Amino acid sequence: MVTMRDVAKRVGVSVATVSRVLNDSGYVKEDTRKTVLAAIEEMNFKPNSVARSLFKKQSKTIGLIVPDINNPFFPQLARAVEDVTSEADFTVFLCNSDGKIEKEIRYFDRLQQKYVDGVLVVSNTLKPEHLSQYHFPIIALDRPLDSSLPYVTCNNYEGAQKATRHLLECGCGKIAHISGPENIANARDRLQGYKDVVSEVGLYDENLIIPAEYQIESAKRAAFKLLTNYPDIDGIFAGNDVMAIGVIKAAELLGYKVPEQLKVVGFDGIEFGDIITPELTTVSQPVYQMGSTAAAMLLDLIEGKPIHQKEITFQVELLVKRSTQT
Amino acid sequence: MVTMRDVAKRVGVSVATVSRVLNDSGYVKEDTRKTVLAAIEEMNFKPNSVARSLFKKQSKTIGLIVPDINNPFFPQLARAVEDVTSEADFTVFLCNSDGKIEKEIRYFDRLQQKYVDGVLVVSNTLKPEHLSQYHFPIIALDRPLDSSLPYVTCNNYEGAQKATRHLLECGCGKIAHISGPENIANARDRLQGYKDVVSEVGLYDENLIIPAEYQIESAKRAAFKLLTNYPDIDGIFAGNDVMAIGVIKAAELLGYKVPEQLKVVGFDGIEFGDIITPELTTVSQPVYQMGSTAAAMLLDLIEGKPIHQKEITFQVELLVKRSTQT
DNA sequence: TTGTAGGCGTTATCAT
DNA sequence: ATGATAACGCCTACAA
Repeated sequence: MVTMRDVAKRVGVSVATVSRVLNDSGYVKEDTRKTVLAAIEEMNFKPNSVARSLFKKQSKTIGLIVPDINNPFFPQLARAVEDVTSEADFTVFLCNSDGKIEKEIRYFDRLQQKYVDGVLVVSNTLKPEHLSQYHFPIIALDRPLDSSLPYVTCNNYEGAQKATRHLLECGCGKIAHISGPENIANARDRLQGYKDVVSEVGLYDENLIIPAEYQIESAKRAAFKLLTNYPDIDGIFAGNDVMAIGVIKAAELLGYKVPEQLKVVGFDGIEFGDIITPELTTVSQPVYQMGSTAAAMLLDLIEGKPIHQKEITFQVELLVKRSTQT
Repeated sequence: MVTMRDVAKRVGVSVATVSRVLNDSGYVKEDTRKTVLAAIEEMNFKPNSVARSLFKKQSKTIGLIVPDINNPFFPQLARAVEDVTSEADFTVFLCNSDGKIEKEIRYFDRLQQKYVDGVLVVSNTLKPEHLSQYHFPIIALDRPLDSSLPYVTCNNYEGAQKATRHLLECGCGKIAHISGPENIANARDRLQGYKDVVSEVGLYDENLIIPAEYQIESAKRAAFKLLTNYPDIDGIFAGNDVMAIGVIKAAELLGYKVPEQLKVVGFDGIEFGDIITPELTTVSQPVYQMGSTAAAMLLDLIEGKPIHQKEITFQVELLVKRSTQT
């Protein structure tokens, strides 16, 4: 591994000079600049970022903590984050927390020890008191953590309203909701959006709400239960797309025709909503944009730039597909 | 940020002693050990891994380079890699190369500058001459790069044979193949597996092979073309699941009943093969296992342990679902 | 314009 | 059993 020392020796200058041309700081005679540059090229010298980090106390590195990169939605987010930060010559540490706070904290500690310049985190449980000890900017992604922490999310409440209203407009008279885990803020917001709309039109019935995990099987079971107990349900708003898929599967097994007898709406806008038959009507989030915005914001924070807005909420969009169109 | 120095001062010992208890190396009197530990706890001291890296020339960090974390398959791989390495107290840099060699090289350079201890890479194009300058172990994942480089992959050739034979056994007499990009080794192997089997039974016809990208739309177009030109095709082996989904979509649009009139087999075993109707028969790879094995292998290499096997090829499994069952 | 030297926080060697 | 001290590779006062 060739170091600045080697380059300096080769050219016959001091390391300080090499450092200067590297960072073009301070005065360097054009001549020596050229020779040094030539030598760097020739020797294929690459500055050692670890040494640099040690000195500068920053590493051109950020952490991205998600519950599980396996779940659709997070890969897109990760890709956006990596695209933006990579452009700025940053590298991304990927961390899977499984939504467990101990893991989240373990990662935060590790990341701090590695001098990350900032962290993007998707979490439900982290509180400011956990975070106060970390001396780098942190932005919450997808799920707001605390009013003191900048965050990027989308309008889950309105999205849920749009979904529910859409079912109403499609003529549904008995609309059920399969809600996500209640410890997840977006699930609560979506639930509330649903409740408010059905209440408005006098269709609220708490028996039509069943909680499930954000997973196919779990939603399938929930839908089974719902449709068995209330066979006249004609619309289901599922808390996310994965669950909506579960609903369609369950409906199929029970002999319901979607959308003729039962209309289904999801939430998220994952790519695979289109592969199910019928294609899934859903409330789509601008996932990539959320990721890239959060990343850009983090970079600003890292560079000490003033931040325009601490809280960013993206609007969502109802994508009407076959699962609600008769 | 509290350092060893602070701890040492607090306890009234030298940094050397603190370092010793930290790494429990060398002799330390039990008493002082306890006091130091207590101080560490109390002051919430965490050793600075950057400084440590600088000295040790290794960072407890690895790089994972994939074409695009967005494509199904890679998140699972990433998760496996992260699980295994995280357990060993390593952190993972996530890099998206888009399969472009310039990006791959840029990442390699960056990673080397950061003293990563090793790299796992999914690439088609990288050659040993690109890699020779890097002084850390490298393992190719999913796609073998070169005989000189350890790799972990699966038996694509046999998998393709299984898929094709299965179609034969289902009674198909005219079996087409939509192949993946020919610069990707696994696509070539799958194609060859298909060719060999249809040739064996005298059904080989080069017109029944159409190349496409590993994407839904691309495969949809290819399937359209195939089915339009040869309406009597009764079986299609798609180069991967995503393409198989495209095929089913196309068939649906053209009014083919799958599996009654047309049977479809995919490759990969991605989770979403089950959400399409009919559920997709596929050749499933042990993705998680491939990732965790490669990661474990890399860790061994990093620790200088002897490696049992430089080349690991996992067996694949035919999962028969509805898309081939009448 | 350039060089010297001290320090970033650890670890490891050598004394004591 | 413990303490100085010199690295690790880079950056930045401060001198020259």
